[in-house]
Amino acid sequence: METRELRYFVAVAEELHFGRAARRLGIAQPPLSRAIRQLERRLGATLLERDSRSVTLTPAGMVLLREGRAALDAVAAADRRTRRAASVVGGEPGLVLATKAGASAELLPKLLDAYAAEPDAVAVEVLLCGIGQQERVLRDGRADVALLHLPFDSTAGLDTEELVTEQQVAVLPATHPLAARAHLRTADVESVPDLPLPRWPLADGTYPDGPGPEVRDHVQLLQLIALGRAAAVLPESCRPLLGRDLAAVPVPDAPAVTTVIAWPPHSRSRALAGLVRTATRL
Amino acid sequence: METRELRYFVAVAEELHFGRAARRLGIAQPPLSRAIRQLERRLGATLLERDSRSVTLTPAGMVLLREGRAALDAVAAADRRTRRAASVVGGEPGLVLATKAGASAELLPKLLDAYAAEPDAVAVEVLLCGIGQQERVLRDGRADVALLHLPFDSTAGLDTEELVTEQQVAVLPATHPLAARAHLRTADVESVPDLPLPRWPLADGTYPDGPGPEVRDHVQLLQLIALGRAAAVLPESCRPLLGRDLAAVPVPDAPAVTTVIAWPPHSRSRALAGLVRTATRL
DNA sequence: AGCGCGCGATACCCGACGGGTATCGACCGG
DNA sequence: CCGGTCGATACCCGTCGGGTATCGCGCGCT
Repeated sequence: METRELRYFVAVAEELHFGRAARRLGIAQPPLSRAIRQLERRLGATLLERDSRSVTLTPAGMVLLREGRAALDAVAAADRRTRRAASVVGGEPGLVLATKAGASAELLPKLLDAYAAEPDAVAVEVLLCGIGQQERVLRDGRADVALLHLPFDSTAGLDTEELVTEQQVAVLPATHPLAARAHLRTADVESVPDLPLPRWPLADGTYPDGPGPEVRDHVQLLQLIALGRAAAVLPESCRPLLGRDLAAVPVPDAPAVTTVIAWPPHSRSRALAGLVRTATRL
Repeated sequence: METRELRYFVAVAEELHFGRAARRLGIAQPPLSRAIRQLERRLGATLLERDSRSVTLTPAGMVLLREGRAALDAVAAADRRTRRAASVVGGEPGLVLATKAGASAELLPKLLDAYAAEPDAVAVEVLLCGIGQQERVLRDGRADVALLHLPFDSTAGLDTEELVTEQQVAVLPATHPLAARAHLRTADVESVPDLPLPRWPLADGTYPDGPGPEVRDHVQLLQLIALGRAAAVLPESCRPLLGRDLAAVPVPDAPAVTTVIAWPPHSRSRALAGLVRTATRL
């Protein structure tokens, strides 16, 4: 199975429309139809049910969509990591660390400073990515290592080390009645009708239904709270980021948040090992 | 990057010889040379240093060898899992469970029986594979789930649930002097010159140097011990497998062995979830 | 030193296959 | 009944993957 065939199939499976998929791929529709048919013949499996009015995935097609995406990510990772390794003239290739914009505001600078002070440190580039995107950028080679936050992020398929665990606080406009309380329960924060909890994007980039505003990162979120349009429950370490117009109230019954450092399991480079060692010693 | 190019590169990188690699791939040598050159041009990276007498990997080449193998495994997994999904006419596609030959002799039948009794159970095929091969068969799609034994097997890149932890015992010929002892220390077993510890294959299939005999699975091993040619330290659950000619002596200071059930992180099928749930309830 | 040989690179040819355009056939909606 | 949409089919062309023949280079043997 060639990656071209996989790319074609994934495009059709996502669009469920040969014409649109062909346009997305930059080719004409007939060769695409032929390529999919040929893939089906070679696999001995019907992947798509064509109803001349609609295209649907068979069970085998669903399997290939899931597995094919993972395989294409792995190929993309091989490509990117090889290019990066080659673009370095001498010494170690440097690392790309992925983290959510606005998260780990305390930990990240400490980690970068401590690592830079190590004798065999290499350059570390920081890649800020949207919520839930870190696993993806690790898998497709855009990053080598990431800071994740349990229990929100999935660490499936990654090697990890736990770094810190912290309680969560409710972040509210300073003027809100609840902001004066010593502590809150999750239920309190969820049931404030004038301050809905925001909606984070899911793994596929879409938003769940609900009343709250859609946010992409923590900076957006804090702005919305300051405007009195939302509330949120965040790890304690966000306190330094809050302006005077925002209040933080402990929420003891919210799940504790653990920050972990994670990396793809098969990429055990010298530089990565050093960064992980530094992180666990903080 | 096409999988054909990756296959070609991995072959050359493993053989470090264009002629042999070409023979292995079933093509002539000139097209192989050309394909590698083209891959290097497209990546903008030198992957191999040709010295007209020897071929060596550059740092970028080592990266591509590692990442390329992972990518090829992912593609192979997509192929195999799709074929299997398609070869089933109706209902769930069934599961393939990988385990070491001769290991988990107690747990495995209990697990299979308990799972078969579940209301929504599907067929489970057992794939016996050599030591250290389970991670590989999971990654390249030959199996869906595996029983691994910590701390020997690596669970890197897999989702796992712990099942049981057990102490280890020394397995000796019943007539051996040490067999009469109530317990032994690791050092005792290691220092018996007439009963060397066997050598297990490493991840790449080769054996480490040393005095002991080479073994591929537990059945071979038990035969060698019965012949008085080796000793071994194994988990307690091997006791039922031992004939009367073999003795088991506890070794309290040997590391405890934990059996875990493991699966590739992105393959969360209904059937797999049921099997894992059954396993954790045992 | 000279020769042979092993090995990768180059040159050249052929057939297969990927991609394009034109068109068909089925199906749905007005 | 007709027009429009969408996937399949037919057919053509250019590229590219693979084969054979051969070269160039450097090591090692005598």
